[in-house]
Amino acid sequence: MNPTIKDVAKKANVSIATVSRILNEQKGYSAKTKERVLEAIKELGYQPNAVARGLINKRTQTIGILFPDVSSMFSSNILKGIEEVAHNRGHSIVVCHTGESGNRMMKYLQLLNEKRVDGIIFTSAVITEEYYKTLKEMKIPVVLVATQSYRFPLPYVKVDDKHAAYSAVSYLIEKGHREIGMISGDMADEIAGRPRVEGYKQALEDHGISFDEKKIVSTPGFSFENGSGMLPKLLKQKKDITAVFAASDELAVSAMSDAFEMGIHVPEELSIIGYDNLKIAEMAIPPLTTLAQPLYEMGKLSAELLLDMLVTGNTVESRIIPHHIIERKTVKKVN
Amino acid sequence: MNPTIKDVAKKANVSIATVSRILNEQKGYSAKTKERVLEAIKELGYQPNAVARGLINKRTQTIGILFPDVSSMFSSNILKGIEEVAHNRGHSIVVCHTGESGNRMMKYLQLLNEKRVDGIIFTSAVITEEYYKTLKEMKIPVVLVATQSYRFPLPYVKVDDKHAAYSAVSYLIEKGHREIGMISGDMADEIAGRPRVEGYKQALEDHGISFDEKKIVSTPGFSFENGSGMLPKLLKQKKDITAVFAASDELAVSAMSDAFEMGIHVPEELSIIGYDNLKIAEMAIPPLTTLAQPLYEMGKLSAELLLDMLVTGNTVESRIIPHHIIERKTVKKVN
DNA sequence: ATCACTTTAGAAAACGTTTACGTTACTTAA
DNA sequence: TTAAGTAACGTAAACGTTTTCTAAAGTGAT
Repeated sequence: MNPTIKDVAKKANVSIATVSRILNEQKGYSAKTKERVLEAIKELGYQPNAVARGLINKRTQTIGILFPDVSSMFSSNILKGIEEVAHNRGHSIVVCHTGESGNRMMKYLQLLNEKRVDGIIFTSAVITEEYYKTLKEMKIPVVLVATQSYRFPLPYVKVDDKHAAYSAVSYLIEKGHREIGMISGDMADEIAGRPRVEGYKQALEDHGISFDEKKIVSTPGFSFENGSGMLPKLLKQKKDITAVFAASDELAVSAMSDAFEMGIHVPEELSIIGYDNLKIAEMAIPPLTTLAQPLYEMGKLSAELLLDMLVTGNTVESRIIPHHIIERKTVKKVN
Repeated sequence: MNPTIKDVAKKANVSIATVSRILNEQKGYSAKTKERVLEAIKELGYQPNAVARGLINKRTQTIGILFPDVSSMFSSNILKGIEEVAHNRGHSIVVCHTGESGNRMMKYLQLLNEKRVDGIIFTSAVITEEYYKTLKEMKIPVVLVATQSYRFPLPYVKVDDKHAAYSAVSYLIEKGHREIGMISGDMADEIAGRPRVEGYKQALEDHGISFDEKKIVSTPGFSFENGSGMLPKLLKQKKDITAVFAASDELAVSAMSDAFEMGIHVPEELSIIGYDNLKIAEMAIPPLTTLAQPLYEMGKLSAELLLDMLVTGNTVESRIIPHHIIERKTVKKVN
């Protein structure tokens, strides 16, 4: 078995209280005893039992993270950011894959409660009444990242989707495009769907371009698969389009693939701008111009906020993260 | 505070032992008391404290996972597989990002030990003497995934890299190619580097094609960035190459980007085959033919094995996972 | 030498469970 | 009825820490 604090106490001829004090850098011991104890610790290869600590301290130094899909490039960047600061500040993270539909959500929430995690980070999914209720009962800090809740007062870290979409479309307009289509993702999605089309519409309007239902095509989700066949559909609805704004990089790449199949050259014949700035954006051929959400930084910040709430006990302000456009090679200037 | 087992015992007028028995579905109570207790549990919203359980049971129902880079598409697929089975079998996972160079490895190993995880899964990194020693001291099951150790007897789950590379190159040869180049990744890497070039050489040899140093170019790693500029270099060394085998999908896509820049059409003028079958392989333009490692399944299997070791207490056999080629559009038949 | 502090240290309770052991009450067979 | 066996439950120890409380020993100052 692993040596316990008792073993080192015995070996160093002190009480366990003293060992504990030394371990926690409190005071109440002389320099010599400290040395003796440290020696005993080293000799035994003693490592404190975090479980026992957790029991008495009511702190597990662990935070739970919920992702609809752990394996997406989107999630994994956020994850990396969270991991980075959490571990730097002495916390581990347990990750839960809730599934796109969130069907495993409640099960995981319970699990995290039983494990007595110190806080929870919630990614890109909408908070239902039920989730909120159990979150509330757990009485631990929660922060949302890449999502927000209109109904419940939970701090979040995200970009302003409407504004970001507005920027992307304005960029296209500045490049001389007037006939701009959109591949929108799920328009019923209140977080990533509707706001982006609103931004699109607003940009059009503010630049004196009239909106046309036919210039927009929506998909059930934001993945590459979801985007397949959408460009042809869009182009059939409205053939004079010169540029398209895709609501995600995966949708954009999907459109690029379709364009390739159709013999349409990007950007010579059609400009495309994406949204997210995932790794595939750089890797696309040609490299995809896109609206960057700084996912890694958002992950870091959300963890910072959560840990701040943990130490201060206070709640914290939400953060709107600045977005920006990464110019690569899929948007051409026209006149 | 959260209600404890004592609270429910009091409320149901039984001892905590009885509550515990009911909770754990042991026997030693009547149907009526069970009902009373269950009611009390519901009313109080009681949820057992997993850390107290962990202390007494010496089992935390948690496993630790070490990744060089959590955010890579490679890791995240494995992660998803592990998560899936671990949670289905009642375990949570804590993920650790050790950094490419493994500099945080020892810190994390200690952490996982202090947290008393029940087992560890180790991904794509080589096991040093030091790692092995501390792993050994922890006395918990370990399984390697997408890597293996020549020096230490640790069970692993991976494809046979040499054989897989052999298959990929043979495929190219079957398609009529004779002048086949390779972008190899790090040739000093004993796991993912050298075996793949050995497979490449062997395939050439077995098909009566002589090997030429100039047909191979190596990179410090397997990422997109690492691959940049490698195709031009390769083509300068040996201009008559008609096909290239890239040691990873990212390297392959990198080559495709370079080819695009150089005005070389894939696959008409140059065939490319990748390795891994990441999401980008489907998303590439044109879609990348590649040698698939079933990462998700490998993740699942590794978790299965680990949990089996946990329940049986026995060690387990390593598994070589079958690989196969996914034919897409980057390899052309020549004659 | 005495007094008043301060520092060093130990004993024991507490955290929320599981479980070995003991006790009581209930069956069943004779 | 009684003895023996079993089912239903309770008591208390244990898991490995932290922390409160208390006691002993040092340290100056007088």
